[in-house]
Amino acid sequence: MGTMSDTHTLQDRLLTVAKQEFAKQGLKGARLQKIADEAQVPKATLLYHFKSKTVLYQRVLETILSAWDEGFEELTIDAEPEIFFRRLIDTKIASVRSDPLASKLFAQEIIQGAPHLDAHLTQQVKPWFRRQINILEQWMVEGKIRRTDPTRLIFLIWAATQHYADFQSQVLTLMNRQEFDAELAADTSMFLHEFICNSLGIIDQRH
Amino acid sequence: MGTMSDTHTLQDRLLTVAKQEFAKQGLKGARLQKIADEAQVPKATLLYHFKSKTVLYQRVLETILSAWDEGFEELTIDAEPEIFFRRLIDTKIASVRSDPLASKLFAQEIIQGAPHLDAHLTQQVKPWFRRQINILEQWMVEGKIRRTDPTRLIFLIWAATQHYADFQSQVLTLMNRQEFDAELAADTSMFLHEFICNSLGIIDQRH
DNA sequence: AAATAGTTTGACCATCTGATCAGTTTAGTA
DNA sequence: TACTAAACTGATCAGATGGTCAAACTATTT
Repeated sequence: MGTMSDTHTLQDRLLTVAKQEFAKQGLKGARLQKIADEAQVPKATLLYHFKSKTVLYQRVLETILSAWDEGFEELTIDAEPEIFFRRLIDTKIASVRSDPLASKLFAQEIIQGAPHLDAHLTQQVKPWFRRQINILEQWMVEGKIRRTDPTRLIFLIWAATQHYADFQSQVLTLMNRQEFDAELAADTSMFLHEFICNSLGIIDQRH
Repeated sequence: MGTMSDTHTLQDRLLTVAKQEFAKQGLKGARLQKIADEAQVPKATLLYHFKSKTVLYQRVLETILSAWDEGFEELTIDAEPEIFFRRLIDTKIASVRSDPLASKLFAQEIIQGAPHLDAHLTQQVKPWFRRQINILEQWMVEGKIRRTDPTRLIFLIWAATQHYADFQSQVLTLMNRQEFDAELAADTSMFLHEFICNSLGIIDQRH
């Protein structure tokens, strides 16, 4: 009887395929027929599981956001600056690499003015953001890192990592690479960590 | 007779309005009717001046790209590192602020795999990119800046500035601001310059 | 003024798109 | 087996969408 949530339900597959389409084409640009085709299912079946295109889109968004919340919510805040930045950057780069489509979809939403993200932005992102800034300010007071604008510092880390997802095709072209492999991810992670630690006057304790 | 290219032709107005729509909705998501309405012109008139939606889109793209090429092509490369970074960042921030829609449209294109940018990417962007990297490598050899990956350094600057255009709505929300005004631009420019110079071991000579 | 070339636009069309629905199949239950 | 509820799907539709066209209009030239 009804929906049994095993490991790979049809709904999961539809959401995965839908994410790909929405990430590439945006809400309006995506076509239900193409999503259905890609999932090898009649369009009517797709619309049986999700009442409308908008509902499908919102479900995809929810899936992405809750996964992110899980990953970033409990980023240890009691560590030393050097550890903190490494964890933050590693987490972000890992997320970007494991699911670049999520980043792309998110980017499209923001570019279009975040019409479906208002609640999440103010209720989840903004508080998380404040917490990170508080930590940074604390460290500046304690003299652990150089004084600078903590808001723009978070933006910089966010942007620099996000870039590798959203602009992946361009990045790979300019770097003469084929794919965003583990080595590329590790190097990028290390570069950013080094760059930031250097700028903030943190001694890199990597061994 | 025919198209006289004065200061404000109808085609210019159509391109401007089209840019707004394409930037927000992407190629597939944009609607010709909406562009025509916004320009207060019948749809047929729009299609008289631009044979098809694709042609209109490509014209918009060309306009943006040629403006960028002009602005970045002749970035003085014989200056000292500190001056170079300041000019690069200032130019980029100014471009982002004066025309965030262009950045957004560009971002959408890249996110979708840059299907209409292949030629420009390899013929314009890549050479420009190589030139910047050569300069940076030269400076590293000369000991003028700390050794690091020049490719990722350019990416970082690109991403950090681009972010303020593409994620403008989010940035303003998180900063509790209303608009991206001159002060915000100047502060951002200064932050980035300081951050990069600090990381590269360049002494900030601002007075 | 007549002729020519370029511009504008309402009406129209073929196709696509999201959505509906009725009928069928499948799975679980008594 | 008989019954029920959920899952599935082909057929179909109403509205939107990109694009066409012929007729009307304007400006320029001879």
